[in-house]
Amino acid sequence: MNKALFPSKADLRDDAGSTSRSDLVVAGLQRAIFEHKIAPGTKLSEDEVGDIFGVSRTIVRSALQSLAHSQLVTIEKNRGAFIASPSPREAHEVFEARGLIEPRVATMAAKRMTDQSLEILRIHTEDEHAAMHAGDKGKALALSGGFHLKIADIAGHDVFTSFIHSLISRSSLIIALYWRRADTTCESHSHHALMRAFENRDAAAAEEIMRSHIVDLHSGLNLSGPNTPPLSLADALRQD
Amino acid sequence: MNKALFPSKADLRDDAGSTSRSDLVVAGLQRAIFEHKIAPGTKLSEDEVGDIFGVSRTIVRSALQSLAHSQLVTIEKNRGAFIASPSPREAHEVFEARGLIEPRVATMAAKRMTDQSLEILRIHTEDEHAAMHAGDKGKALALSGGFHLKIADIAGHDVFTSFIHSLISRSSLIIALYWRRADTTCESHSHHALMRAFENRDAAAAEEIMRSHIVDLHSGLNLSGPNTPPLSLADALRQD
DNA sequence: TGCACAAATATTGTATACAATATTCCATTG
DNA sequence: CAATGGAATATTGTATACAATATTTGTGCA
Repeated sequence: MNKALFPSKADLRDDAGSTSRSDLVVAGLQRAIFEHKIAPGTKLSEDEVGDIFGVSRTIVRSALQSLAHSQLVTIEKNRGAFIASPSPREAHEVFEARGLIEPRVATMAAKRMTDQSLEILRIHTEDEHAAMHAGDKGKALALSGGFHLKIADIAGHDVFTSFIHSLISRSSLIIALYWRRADTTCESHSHHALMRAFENRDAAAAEEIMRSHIVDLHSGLNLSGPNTPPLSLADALRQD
Repeated sequence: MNKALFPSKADLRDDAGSTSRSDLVVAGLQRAIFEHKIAPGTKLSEDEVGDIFGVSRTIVRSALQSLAHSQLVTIEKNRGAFIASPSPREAHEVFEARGLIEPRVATMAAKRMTDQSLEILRIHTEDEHAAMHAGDKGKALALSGGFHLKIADIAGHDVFTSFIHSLISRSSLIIALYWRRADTTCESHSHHALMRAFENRDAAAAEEIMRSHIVDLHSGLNLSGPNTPPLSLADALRQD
């Protein structure tokens, strides 16, 4: 119980390359959710998920708890875990929160923008474009969220970044349930407008574009009647 | 694998009274953190915590993961869990985030304020006052955070509320590390000013008071050199 | 048929045993 | 004496067994 007096081997630990097995399961499920391969409400049986990823229930359980904490999964005592299905109200709140936080983060990103960061964003928008042309709706949607995440990373504010991570994850479920338009062209348009603001290091413009972009997204939801696109679990999680 | 067609007993589940054992451990540790009974950096050995709460490592582990997700605890692979000690930068970010979110929430609370909610807040401020007079620094501090949480509850915006929960928890650690003043009278003063704004249903005033209150808190931090007040674990967690 | 109740089954909750890894302690050596 | 290396110890990571609970199935009865 006595304190260590000298720096130990621990001080030079890398920790970077080591991803825990539970994190792999989290990542797999998250990806499936982001790409709309698993529908909200789907039951996630511990055994089933464990079989698919080849890990024990202990790991699955840990992963599910993690996802539950970020509100992507709902755990009901003695009943199990389900992909969350956000209520219309929750959907509204999530976009309201994004509307407050993301514009602020956009200004911070604009102020810190470097040529290298710009290049990362540019490549990202090209990927978005490509996925949309290829007709891969799920991937395009996931990438579209990824754009917002990259902006948060550039802003370099860890607290806001983690909030945005959480909000964007939940947005993915919300869009699966309530998105009314078929097109995502407004997405692409707004993202390009943001790029121009960033190129000019115009923080005020970036803030305003982001604000109206999120209002657009919010108003693209139909919060009266949810869509219902179910799917099989094993297929959705097939590793590739 | 086939869907249930009929509503089952599950639909009328109460779920309200049942608190899981892991949540009890979380609550116990949280409280100790809020009241500054455990110092940042303290090692939380799974066996030790398990013995104190009388539960197996499985439960403790789950609790620690939960706390890690809300950033109150840091888990290092193969090394264990420690009470988090936020960096000066993190401290700055947390209060920046509070400065963005809480004023907005204060306006929402003002708009939804009822006589009953006012009464709850009034009683709370009295408790704060009492704890401060009694010289119970830890308790006073925990209650002071609680005031902000109650406002969030009244605002009724679950997304913001959960963000604020997280930020206030972290603030508790930050204050333990970086608070420079001995007095918390400014706290009490601001809280009373907020009460007056709420009584008048003056949303704009509430927003402005909250904004400047958080700026005050932020500027009350000494982010160059951390304080270091350690303490024994078993004492801190003694149940009462 | 439709309902109520009980047995059977399946799933989650928890404890524990063992494996993997880190930390501590001690002897050896320069 | 300090530094190094390695055994001994302690702690966390994971799988699994069993207990507790929910769900399903099946049977009898009106």
